[in-house]
Amino acid sequence: MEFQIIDADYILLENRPVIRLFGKTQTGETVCAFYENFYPYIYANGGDVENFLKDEENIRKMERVQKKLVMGYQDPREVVRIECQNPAKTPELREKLKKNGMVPYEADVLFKYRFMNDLSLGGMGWVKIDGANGVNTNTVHTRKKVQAKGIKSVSVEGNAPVRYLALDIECVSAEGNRVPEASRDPIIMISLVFNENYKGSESMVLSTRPGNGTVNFVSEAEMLEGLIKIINEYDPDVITGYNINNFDMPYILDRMKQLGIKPIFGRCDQKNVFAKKLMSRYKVTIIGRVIVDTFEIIKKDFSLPRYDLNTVASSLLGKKKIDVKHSEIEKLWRGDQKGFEKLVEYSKVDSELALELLTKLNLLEKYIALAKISGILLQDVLGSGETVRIENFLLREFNKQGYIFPCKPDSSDISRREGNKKKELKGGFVLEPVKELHKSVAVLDFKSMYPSIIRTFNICPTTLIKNKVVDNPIKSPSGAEFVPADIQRGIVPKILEELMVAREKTKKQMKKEKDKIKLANLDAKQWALKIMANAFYGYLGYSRAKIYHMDLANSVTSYGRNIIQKTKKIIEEEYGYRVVYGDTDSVMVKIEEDGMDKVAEISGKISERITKELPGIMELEFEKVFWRFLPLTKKRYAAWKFERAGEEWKDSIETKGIETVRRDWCGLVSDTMNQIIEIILKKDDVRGAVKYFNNVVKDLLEGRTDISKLVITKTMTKMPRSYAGVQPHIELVKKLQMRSPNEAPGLGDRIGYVIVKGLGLLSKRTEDPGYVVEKGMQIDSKYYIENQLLPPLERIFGVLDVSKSELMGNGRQMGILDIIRNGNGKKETKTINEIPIGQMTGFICKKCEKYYPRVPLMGVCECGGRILFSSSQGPAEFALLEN
DNA sequence: GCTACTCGGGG
DNA sequence: GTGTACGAGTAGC
Repeated sequence: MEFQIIDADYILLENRPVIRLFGKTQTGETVCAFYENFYPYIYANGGDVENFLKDEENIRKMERVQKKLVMGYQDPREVVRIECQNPAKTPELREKLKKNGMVPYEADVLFKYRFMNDLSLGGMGWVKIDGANGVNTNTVHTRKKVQAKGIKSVSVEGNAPVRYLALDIECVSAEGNRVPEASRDPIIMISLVFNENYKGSESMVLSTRPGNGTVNFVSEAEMLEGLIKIINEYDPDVITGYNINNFDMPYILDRMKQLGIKPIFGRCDQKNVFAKKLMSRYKVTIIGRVIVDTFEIIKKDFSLPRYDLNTVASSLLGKKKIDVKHSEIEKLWRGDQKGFEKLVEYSKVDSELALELLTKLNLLEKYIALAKISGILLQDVLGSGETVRIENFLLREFNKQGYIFPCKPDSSDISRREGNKKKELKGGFVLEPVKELHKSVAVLDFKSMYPSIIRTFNICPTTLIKNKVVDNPIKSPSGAEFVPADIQRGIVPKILEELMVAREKTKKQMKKEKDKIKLANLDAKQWALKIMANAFYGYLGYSRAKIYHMDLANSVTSYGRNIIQKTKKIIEEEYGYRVVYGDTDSVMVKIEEDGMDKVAEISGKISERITKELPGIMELEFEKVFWRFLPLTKKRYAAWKFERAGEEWKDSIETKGIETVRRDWCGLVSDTMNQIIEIILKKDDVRGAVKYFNNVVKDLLEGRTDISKLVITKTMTKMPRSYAGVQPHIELVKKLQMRSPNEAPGLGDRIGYVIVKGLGLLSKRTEDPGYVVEKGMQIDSKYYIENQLLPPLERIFGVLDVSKSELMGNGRQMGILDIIRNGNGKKETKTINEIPIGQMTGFICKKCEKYYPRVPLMGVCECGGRILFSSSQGPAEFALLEN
């Protein structure tokens, strides 16, 4: 029988471990395979291990074996292989060995992964089982229960059908306007949505208030018992919801605990569903099923301004939530039938959206591909980081080659590593950009630079020369030495080659594939292969990695720096083109030619020629053209980009490090930024951009700006009184509470405000946009200019040598700035018009010399002193403008 | 300019 | 379950 592995664990049966693989067949039948006679084992050396452990009862046997250690080129050595009885007792053994000066190896590998790796099985992988169906157990609930005699992985494309359940709970706080707490506030409603019909329905809403179309319960306890029954009957592979990991599931489990209900809705009755809190995050485990939090995935995979379900659903699905404010839920719950029905619909739609996001956007596909390559279970791909994936993958590959893996570093190792890293690790090479508006710049970059370096120079822990020397070692620019590949090929370079070759092969398959589903599958696979390959460099320099050595990470980056500098030199000296910028693995070359094709052609020739000179598999390639390129500083630029799309060129604006949207900026800033960048880049018209800005300022000063563009939005996360400092949005809430206590925003609501003219603190001058319009209040245009528009736009215009007074429209609105002292202490007078923004560095108080990066809101220092404007030519007085 | 702390989503 | 693992963005030095 063949099935796909969804989950794995082990149980103890008469003190013997039994591995269980949960999965699903191609036809959708659930399976559990039981495997016995596999025992946990670890390795140790560094003392008389055998004698030291001779009386340990958890040990089945010990034998001396020849194994290679991972770190440093060396011959195999003798270590003791210790086979244990109970996996759970391994940590005890590990610590005991450590405490007595011995060194344990592989003593922190989860038992299920030890088993899966040894048998070359992996999460979401397909396996073929030999054995008889009909294991005698009534605690496991799968269609087939097989006593496995043999298990081997088989290569099957695609995935078994997945049965999903989406759920969403509603609860109300006893104390009105507060986030409900599971310790006292009951769950009142649970909505469930099924992708395969359950009892003929696509959805179901459970409620403790009677209603039409809901499944009614007399108490919360009965409703929760009902939930368990439904989940077990429907038997989903995946349980999903929006923020389900950190809200719904922990809440449900907490309520069940209080009501004395056993949380048993996995595929095995012996193990409770549980939520483990680590840091401030929960991790939910349901044996045999996978819990998928749509919110967590979307936050990782999409870049959106906000991640609330409404924003997410409307931008990714074009669908909306039912409009119910959090503070309204209680009213609807206690109100009339119509309101109650609205709440039911609201709850249902939330579940529907969570499920739709998952299935319509195919969110799991990438994670399934990562599971298949790394070998870890889907649940762990979703809930753990890159390290877990890399380490499992490495363990399997190193073991195959006769190496044994070290244990995790302890906290003292980690802090030592982190201390050293700051001093020792040098990163990529970033060229100082030529700060001006460039025309026609070709972007050339190195294909998979770090993986290629690792392969080319055989960089690997197993080839790092420490004690054992070889002839003609490879010496990295940072000084480390490696064994040449013809003497011994490194494991990491070998793995990278396999990953990269597999990716190329997958991409070739994609070209031939017509079937949409298969194509998406292949795309996920090639993506996952790339992600895995790119993660190795970072891993080698990660302080919590089992394989960590500064020499490894530094060798990689030092080669990178060397290669990019050499590339720059060749381009400038042999071709006479100027390299105007470059970062780590890319160079921006100014090739002023008529037309994109010509630039691409020249770039292609240069890349080809340089690639020939480069060692090993290093490859420089033409990537794109920046038809206009405006670098502001290192790591920050805007460009008008042209990329090849078949025969055509596709253009777009690319920005790096320049935020055009930020939570605490109003819409006017984003709009103006985008407009100005576009005018500068696409129309090549700096004057036009200045003019545009002048007009924005003018509109603002003359009150023509649409008020909705001036709204700044923040969330009220605490009750107003519990805020320590003065915060603008909270001050507004206080005002609104005074005006109409019933309609004032509640906890968790988003508050939009504008700043109006007046006296006193900025935060006291916040107002409700509607109120401003109604009362005809005036907007504090100076605030919007100085604190919203200018800071980001100054950075752009500064590079173009546009002075602040030009931006303000001939300086009439600004005061004159008098330089009172130049660099030599001599008095001089200059107006702001003469100082380019690039030379402005900030503001200081004349009296107490406190430094401000920009003008303080009150226009004067906290101490009451006048504010001086400091430029690279010395301080000047900043005269406040009255408007 | 860098490091330390906060808060997100959910009701 | 042989596990202890955010991360972007902003405030504060």
